[in-house]
Amino acid sequence: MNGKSCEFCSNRSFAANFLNDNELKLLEKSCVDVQFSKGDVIFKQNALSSNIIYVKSGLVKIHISGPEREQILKIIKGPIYLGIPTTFGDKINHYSATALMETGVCFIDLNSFKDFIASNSNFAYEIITELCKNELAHFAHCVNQVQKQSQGRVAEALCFFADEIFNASIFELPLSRQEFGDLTGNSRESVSRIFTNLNNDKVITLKGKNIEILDMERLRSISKNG
DNA sequence: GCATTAACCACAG
DNA sequence: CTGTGGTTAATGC
Repeated sequence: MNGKSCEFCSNRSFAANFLNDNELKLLEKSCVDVQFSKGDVIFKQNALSSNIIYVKSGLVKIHISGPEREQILKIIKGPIYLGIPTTFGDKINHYSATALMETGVCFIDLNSFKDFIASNSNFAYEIITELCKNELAHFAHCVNQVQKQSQGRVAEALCFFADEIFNASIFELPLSRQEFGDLTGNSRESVSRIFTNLNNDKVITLKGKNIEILDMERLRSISKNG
């Protein structure tokens, strides 16, 4: 957990389980452990990228400043790899990552990571599998984003937080209205309005950033059809 | 035309 | 930072 114990790290990646003792020791040597607070930038778009990032715990938003406005690509929850495409794909980062809460991150030296891929096929296989799943999820998300109308996108995002992030129907949104708009491709005003509508329709209860989903069925149907 | 959707603006807590 | 109301442009009956 503190940079010296990849071997015993309980948040270790599934792929890292295939590393042998020797490789784990190498990983420890080429890995730096950093703690981030809410709002801290983990890495920035257009900056040089030279590390593989592994989120051990916490919540991170991945975002791009687009031609018109800010766009949140996705929200991810540790433990998970982050920034493999931006590190392997180009010299510079194509997106930024910002912590949404207290978040533990490992910075892994790119060359060591490449060595593992070259020498350990099980490790490589797991990494490729994860990247492929990622792309498939992106395809689905992309179609949804483009073809759904605004309340459908908002409902989808609420379901996402309930199902994937918090595993609960009551949670506190880790985003401002503006950020929620950036995530769902809406203006902040539209997000406000849709939230109050859902509140009035008794689909959710809304108190500031605290959300309780009252009617999951209804929310899913809005997400699917709206 | 008329209704709906959603962005933009302005202003108020 | 949020919520609300008015306005406007695009799209679809």
